[in-house]
Amino acid sequence: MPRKRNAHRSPDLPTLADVARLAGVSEITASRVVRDRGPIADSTRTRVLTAIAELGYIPNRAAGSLASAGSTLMSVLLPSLSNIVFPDVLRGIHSALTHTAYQPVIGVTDYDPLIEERILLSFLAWQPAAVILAGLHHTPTARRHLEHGRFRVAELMDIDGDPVDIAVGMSHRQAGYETGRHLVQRGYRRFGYAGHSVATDDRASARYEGLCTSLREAGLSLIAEHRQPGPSSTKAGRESLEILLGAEPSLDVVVFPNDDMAMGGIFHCMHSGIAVREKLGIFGFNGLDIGQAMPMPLSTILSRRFLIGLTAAEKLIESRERPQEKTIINTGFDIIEGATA
Amino acid sequence: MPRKRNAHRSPDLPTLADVARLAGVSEITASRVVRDRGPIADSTRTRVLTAIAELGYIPNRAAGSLASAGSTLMSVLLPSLSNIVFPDVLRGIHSALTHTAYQPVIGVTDYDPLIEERILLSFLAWQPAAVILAGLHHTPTARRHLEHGRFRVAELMDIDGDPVDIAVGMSHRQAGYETGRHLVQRGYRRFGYAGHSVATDDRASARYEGLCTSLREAGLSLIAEHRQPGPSSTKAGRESLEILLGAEPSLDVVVFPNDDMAMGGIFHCMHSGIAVREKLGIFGFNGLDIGQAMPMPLSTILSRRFLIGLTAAEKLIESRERPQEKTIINTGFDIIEGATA
DNA sequence: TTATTTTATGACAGCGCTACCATAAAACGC
DNA sequence: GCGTTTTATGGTAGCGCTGTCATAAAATAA
Repeated sequence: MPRKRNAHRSPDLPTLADVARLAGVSEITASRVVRDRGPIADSTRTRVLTAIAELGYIPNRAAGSLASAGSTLMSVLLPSLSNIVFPDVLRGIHSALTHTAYQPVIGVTDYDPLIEERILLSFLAWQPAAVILAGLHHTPTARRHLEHGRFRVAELMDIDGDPVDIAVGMSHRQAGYETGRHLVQRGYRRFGYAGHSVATDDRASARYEGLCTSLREAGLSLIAEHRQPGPSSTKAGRESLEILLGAEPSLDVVVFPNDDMAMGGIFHCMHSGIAVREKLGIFGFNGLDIGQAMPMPLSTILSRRFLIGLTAAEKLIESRERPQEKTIINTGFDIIEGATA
Repeated sequence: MPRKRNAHRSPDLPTLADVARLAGVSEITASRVVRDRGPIADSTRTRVLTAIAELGYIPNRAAGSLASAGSTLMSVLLPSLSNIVFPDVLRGIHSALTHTAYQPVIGVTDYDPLIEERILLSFLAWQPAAVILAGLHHTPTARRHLEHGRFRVAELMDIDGDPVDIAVGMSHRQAGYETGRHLVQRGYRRFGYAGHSVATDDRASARYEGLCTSLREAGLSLIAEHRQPGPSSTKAGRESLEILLGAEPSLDVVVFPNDDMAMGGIFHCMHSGIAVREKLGIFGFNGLDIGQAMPMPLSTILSRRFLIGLTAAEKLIESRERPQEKTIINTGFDIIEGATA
């Protein structure tokens, strides 16, 4: 016995068949108008569009996706939303997708590759057109799915490694390295590092290692370091610097893993009457607006988060097919001299 | 002539039929195991799960969605991602969805109801289980779809109005009102307002009006105000205060639409040697961490962004059916006395 | 003119899954 | 022991759309 049409649906939403009937054309022709595919006579198009407007027709993307074995969804997997960095990336992605049919589906991994894998698999159930992830480090299972899937893949932020398809970002190792060179050149010798405890933030680790390398080459090293438990925040930066200076008051410069924490460092200095730059240099990473709006602009490195997201999404929608060649796009970085180091 | 199975697909992904065949059960039984529905014998479940693992089966959500006329997608429409406020809301939403099957699809409206309408319609094509929007003000078309759709609806941030289904947030009018009362009580008399030009930020407007009302009741009024062109930012706050004080140096307190801009105001004072609180009170809105990490914590109002997102998403997934009664949840706010006003 | 290409449209099956109904076997009530 | 409920499973149709192939009409070429 056939199930009553739309038996479990209410109210009865108009379908493409309703549109076709009203416009006096076949379903497939109506479909072509909706998708703007193939040759359609102007008069036909008009009739169909009128019918669509009249019925308030909304296409069913699940049906379309099933029939065509593909969707216009773009899976975006970000490590975190707490820091403005990833919302900035997301803004860039969104900006590239604004006037396209693509829609971002987002997941948050908490910097955990296993969570990333779990969310990735659940996203793949939607047959996304593309997947965006942060970093080049994934679980073997995730990597396997990324490599064999029929979708484009972009790995963001970092470019030190071998991407699946497209990588867009900068060399964090080099950023750390240049931070060290810059500060040594400015005369700083007694280096401290005030970080946080999320060890899986691969980018922060890469910058840290780059910093150590350049110090080593200059015959120097980190005299003291402290990692505050928990995630990165302004408060954590403030506390971290306080503890660091308590243990080792002789430092003349402290590098932070990002601007938020560096701002906290500056606040600690303001509170404790430590003359920033003269007595203690403070250096961050990211080049956030707020740091540059301070009376004493933060010395930091500008990362181009928005551009990274924008570029990645634009590249992804260029072609449905994954090309033979892998693409690596270096968005670079700039040292912002600022007034704090 | 029948189309070759999976003709336009490569490689051939395993389907539920493959799983069922390998496990020696019917498709529907395999489907029940995947979805954890109905009574299944333990031995059967095990066989099916083994088959799933062996084949690396990933369910096709488009097919599932089509067959069941519903999805596990949650459409999230936010005005902006530039300010940390909406990422905070998104974190809350995400947090509520973490161990559920729901997945957020996000769109950014730029505070424009027409863009909101356009994105909403494109999201409805996925038959979402729920829709989350900011504010209670939408286009008539959007409102109509929200009211007649077979999905739950949550309108976030503001509760001053008539929601479609669920509203979660606080009264921004009241927050503005309390801001005025608080500052008058602390002895401030010569009020200024340093805002930005995005007139469609309904919440900021509501707070502004609440502030004006309480000042009026106290026999006072805004002596001067300035709105910096463009969106809210720390830099805009700094510039806005500078212009405001240039036009009216006699102010003893300035209210900002949010903490970002208020921080900019403080930076202007630091730069110009104006003693904050003694010479000029500064008041913000949101209670961002960074403002509280300053040596002189920002006087502001704590809005509970994370909680708003979390509560809304939790409420939405409680039931698929929209209840008769509308729900309004007031997450409230707190005045943070701080040290700047 | 006639042959060929281009333009415009349609018939139809099937994408992979789940709602609906049916059924058989096991457990339970009295 | 016999009817009733519960548990476990399956057959089948169809969700709404689009890929494939076919076809007719119009435009172009020879």
